[in-house]
Amino acid sequence: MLKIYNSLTREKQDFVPIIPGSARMYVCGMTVYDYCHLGHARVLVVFDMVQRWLRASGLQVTYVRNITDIDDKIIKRAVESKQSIAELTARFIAFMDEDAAALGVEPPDHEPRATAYVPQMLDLIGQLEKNGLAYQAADGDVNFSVRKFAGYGKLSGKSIDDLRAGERVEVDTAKEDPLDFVLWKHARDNEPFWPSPWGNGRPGWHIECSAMSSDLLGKHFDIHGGGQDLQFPHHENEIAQSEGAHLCRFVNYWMHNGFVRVADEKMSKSLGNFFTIREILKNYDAEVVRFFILRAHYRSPLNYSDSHLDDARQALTRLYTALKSVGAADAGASPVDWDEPHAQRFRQAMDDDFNTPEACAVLFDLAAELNRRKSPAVAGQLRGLAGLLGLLTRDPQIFLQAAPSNETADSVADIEARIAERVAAKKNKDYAAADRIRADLLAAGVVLEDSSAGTTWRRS
RNA sequence: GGCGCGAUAGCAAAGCGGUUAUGCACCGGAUUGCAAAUCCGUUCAGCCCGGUUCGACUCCGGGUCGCGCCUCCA
Repeated sequence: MLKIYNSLTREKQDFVPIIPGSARMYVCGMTVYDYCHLGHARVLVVFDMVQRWLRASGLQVTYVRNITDIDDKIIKRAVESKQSIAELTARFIAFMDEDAAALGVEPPDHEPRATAYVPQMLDLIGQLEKNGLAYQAADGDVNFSVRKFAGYGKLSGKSIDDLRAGERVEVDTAKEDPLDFVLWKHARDNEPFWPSPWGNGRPGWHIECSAMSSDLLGKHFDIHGGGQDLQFPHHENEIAQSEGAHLCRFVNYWMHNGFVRVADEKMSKSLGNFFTIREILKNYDAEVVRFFILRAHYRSPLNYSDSHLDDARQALTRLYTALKSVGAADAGASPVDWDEPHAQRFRQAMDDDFNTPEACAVLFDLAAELNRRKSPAVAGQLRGLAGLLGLLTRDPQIFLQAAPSNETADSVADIEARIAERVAAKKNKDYAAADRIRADLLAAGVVLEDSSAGTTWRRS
């Protein structure tokens, strides 16, 4: 039975879907005003893995990952770069799609954009006003009355009286309470706006997720995910809005993935210590990055550095090498034999709050067995289980010989010509010449492997 | 100040109250013309102090250190 760590209760719980046999999941995606960085990659990959495992478990999954395409930063960036908001967001959505595809992230079932849900947001705000939880302030903003919502803080474990609103940021004096947050911002000069019963304006930060999730998944659904930094205030506010408007429970299981860190500090936009996905993909194969993310547990911090990525690449090379050794070139999906012990261990690991590090360990044990027995059945298990994580989906040869995109690596034809030369030298027992060629290629990042079947090569 | 998380071998990272995690790196052996890959084997752990227990890396208490949230952030 699948167990999920629920941020709301701070414990692992059996996953019991609201509708038996199905799972509805909403994940907070990107705000599209810049390239995605590794932190975003982690969210994409982690919840892709979750979604895959839910499906592999036989559940009918509806996976929604939203796009926030209107907010302060987008407006600011559009002005700075002298382009329209639509142009800006379209560009970065396209970049995000490319990055996600490279990382082996399957497209979600729905990818709603905030700007397409303004009417639903206004409905929600109207409902909140009707329920006495929202009010329009003197400046025209519509705010949520945090103190009127019982249970505010239950997700983040905060008590209203302990929150120090305004300690680090100037308090909006139009609010009745400093902790209140904006549902609808009144229109300002040179900013996009929509008409509403409260005057022209645009949505506050949190309302879009409440609107999109209930529209696509219903008022009450199974799983809501996102980065740990969204737990407060974003998700806390989503709960307040959704439950305050619908007067029923919002989400059963809250999942939060840990941060990516650089030198033991959170990777973030504000600290400026982030690496974009496309920057990293210049030096590393996308599958290496995916593996790097998945070999750590999703709730643990993940330290980023080149040497960690190098390490991940070596490890993934071992897996692909094992596959190559049995000539398992066929990259087609392999059905998993779930009665087999490795598969059982794998399932047990994944069912335990998506323990991908343990699941990866199973993969390595399978690789060792494959190297020993050269059995196609073992290769099938390895390929099949890894495939559930979105790994080992390619022909080993392609992975092992792939050149990093930013390097002017020797062409395959050149390498093979040199190998032919060396084979000839070896035939003449001219080992000095053969070794020289091998050393030259090694210096160029190409490792040769001789076997009774001939010489093969891979990039180091 | 409030709340939360973590501390495992050289590095990364899991499970587990007693029995090999796993990967990278390292060392010895097999294999190889020599390598590489692979196999076999060895070495290397559990922040500190108490407690519970026949037995604790694993449970409990107290420290220390690190990180995060309380502001936009995935």
